[in-house]
Amino acid sequence: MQKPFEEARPKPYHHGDLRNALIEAGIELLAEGGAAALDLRKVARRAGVSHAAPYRHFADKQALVAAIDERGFGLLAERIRLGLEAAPSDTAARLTAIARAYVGFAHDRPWLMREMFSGLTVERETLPDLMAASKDVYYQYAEVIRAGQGRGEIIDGEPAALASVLWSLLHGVAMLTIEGQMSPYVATPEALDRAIEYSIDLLIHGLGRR
Amino acid sequence: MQKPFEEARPKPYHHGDLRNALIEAGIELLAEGGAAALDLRKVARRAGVSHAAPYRHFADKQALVAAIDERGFGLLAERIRLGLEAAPSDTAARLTAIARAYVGFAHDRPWLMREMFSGLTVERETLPDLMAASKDVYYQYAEVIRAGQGRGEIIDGEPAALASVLWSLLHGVAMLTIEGQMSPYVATPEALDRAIEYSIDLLIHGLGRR
DNA sequence: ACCTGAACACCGTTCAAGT
DNA sequence: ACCTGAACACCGTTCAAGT
Repeated sequence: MQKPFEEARPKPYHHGDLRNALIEAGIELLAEGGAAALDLRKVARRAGVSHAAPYRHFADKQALVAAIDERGFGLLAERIRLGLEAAPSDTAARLTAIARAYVGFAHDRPWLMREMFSGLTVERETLPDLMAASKDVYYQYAEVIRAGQGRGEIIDGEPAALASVLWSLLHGVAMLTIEGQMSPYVATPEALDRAIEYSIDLLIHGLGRR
Repeated sequence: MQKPFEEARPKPYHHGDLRNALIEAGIELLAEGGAAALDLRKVARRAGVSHAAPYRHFADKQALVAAIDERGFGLLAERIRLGLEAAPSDTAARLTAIARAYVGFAHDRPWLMREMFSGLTVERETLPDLMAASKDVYYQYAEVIRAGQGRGEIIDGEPAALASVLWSLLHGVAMLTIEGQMSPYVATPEALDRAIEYSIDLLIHGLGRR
């Protein structure tokens, strides 16, 4: 008992990046069982440490959740970026690409999406990293709007204001469809995609008869 | 100790409508402290019963939450109904009235709003009352769209599909503004109201230049 | 029929102690 | 510096028992 056998690499308490491992375990648990399954003791167990270890890296559960949300915004921004890279340069196509990326992300990771937009209001000001991650998403809409104005395809107006309305529509489509509030328009992936295209088309051309 | 004093009206275990009292207590706790404060034992305490009493009226916490959500949809539908009653008959004004009611409700009761749209997906099919309450809200949009088509103010198309897009926009504006994701457009009530009008105007006339 | 009190399992958090 | 194990307060749920 004096010395452990050499074969069982004593591993220095952990693989060196427990913080990251905890975030990933949290995202997994969220995906598997929803917000109720995101408990700190289970996260720790999955990361292979004791239930008290996370407190070395996060002040409390809320801080871990904020880090998970930040990761989520990063993944979302990346997905939108990839979608835009593959899209043609006309504004309608670019807006549709953003919409597909946004709504697709919500459908792939509904619990993460809910968590990202759910009740961090109060603390948000005190979480600069989280704010920055969410702004990165927003800037991409604004940039497409600005470019569209440059091409004469989008009406005049402050790009940031127009982008906010776009974001609102995307967000509404994403959340209402994952909550099942918009059936039967989203019964299949094809129907969902048609609903996305329809929404963007309507946003561009307007509900009003002219 | 044999007999309690007569003065402390023994009250028949409860005022006869514990179910309702629990729902109201839950809504209060939600408003005061968010989802984390909505705990069953506190709800029971506030309603003046033991922590086990709620189980006479609700199978579990989830069932109480569903009842709270249902009440929420009822309040929202009522607010929209009142808004529409007071609005003039042109479609733009009616859509704006709906938007003010919807977003105003979210700002008055942000935690209730979050709860209403958050993760009941799985069980939703098994909660017919909740489904019905949410449909009542939706029907009001569809009806305004239908009437607008009758007046020649709204483009052709399935009213239900058009209403879904309207709902998405409203929902996005409501949720993103209560999460503080759309500052500085919502720093004051006046700014919020301008943002609501702007959004509806954009939905009617479209982002596209013509 | 409706409610209470004790009991159980489980979670967030803390802290003294280990390496 | 980083992690463990015991401990505490608190919550959801159950159940035998009371009226």
